[in-house]
Amino acid sequence: MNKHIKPTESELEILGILWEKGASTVREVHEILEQSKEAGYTTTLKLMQIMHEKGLLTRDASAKTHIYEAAVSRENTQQQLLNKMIDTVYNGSATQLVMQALGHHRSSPAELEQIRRYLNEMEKKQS
Amino acid sequence: MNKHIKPTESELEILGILWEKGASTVREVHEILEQSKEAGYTTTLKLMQIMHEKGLLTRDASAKTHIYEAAVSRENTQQQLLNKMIDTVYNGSATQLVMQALGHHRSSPAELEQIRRYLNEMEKKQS
DNA sequence: ATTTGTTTACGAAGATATTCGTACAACAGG
DNA sequence: CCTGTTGTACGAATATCTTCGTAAACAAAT
Repeated sequence: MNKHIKPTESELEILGILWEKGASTVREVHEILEQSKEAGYTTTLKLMQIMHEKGLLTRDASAKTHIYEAAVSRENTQQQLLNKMIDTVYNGSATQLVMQALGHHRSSPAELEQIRRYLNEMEKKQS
Repeated sequence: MNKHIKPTESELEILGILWEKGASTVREVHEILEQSKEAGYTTTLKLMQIMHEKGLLTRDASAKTHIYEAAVSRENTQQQLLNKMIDTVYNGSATQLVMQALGHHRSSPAELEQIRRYLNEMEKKQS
């Protein structure tokens, strides 16, 4: 539906915050953003206004202080970016990506077990 | 070393082609690029010249027709992009990314087996 | 009421990425 | 030699992203 909108780098950072926190004001987002980045308040504001225009965010403007919320789901966005990455950088091989991800990010035994269960399920479905 | 150079979207497409084909002329790259994209020849040329300036490509200019080659490895670039993606889009969870990649890209039983073996190895190493 | 602080709106400057027109050099075929 | 083809170099136009200054609206405090 709305999937062909490609968030920029900065927009992704803001989306990430909103996915975590849920609906928030510009100030709230900005304060979190500030911890990892140097930026003025109006910069964050402008960014979020543009994201609203693009349809990446919804907002409630009924009060003076507007409340913004992500209009695209984390899942869809993840999937979209993942697909493109597998395509252009991993030459279409999801398996390659999976193994590289496992290789460089220490996963806990519980997580490994979770993945293993997932693999079993997938195999069952395929047969 | 040279990892902090972030290829743009278009640059990644060209890198992808060079990783696959190995050293190539602008025309060769352009012809492949054309199949999936609308672009003039000089556009591709300019892009590759800029990539050369940035250090993303090396080139052999001894003959009239220059030969370009990727100067950054596929592995490093993959890793770099993967890390950023896990960080900003998957909130730090490689496991999440792995499961989503497995879920949406039909993998062959052989590939699943390959991943399972990989998991076993990882578990051994951790203990 | 005036001041002060918070917020949105607007617009423009700066940075970066993308696209392509034009010029010029090398070369091959007639 | 002339001409058409293929290639590089250069520069500029366009688009997109990022940043922020300034103004106006509004509310709370003095």
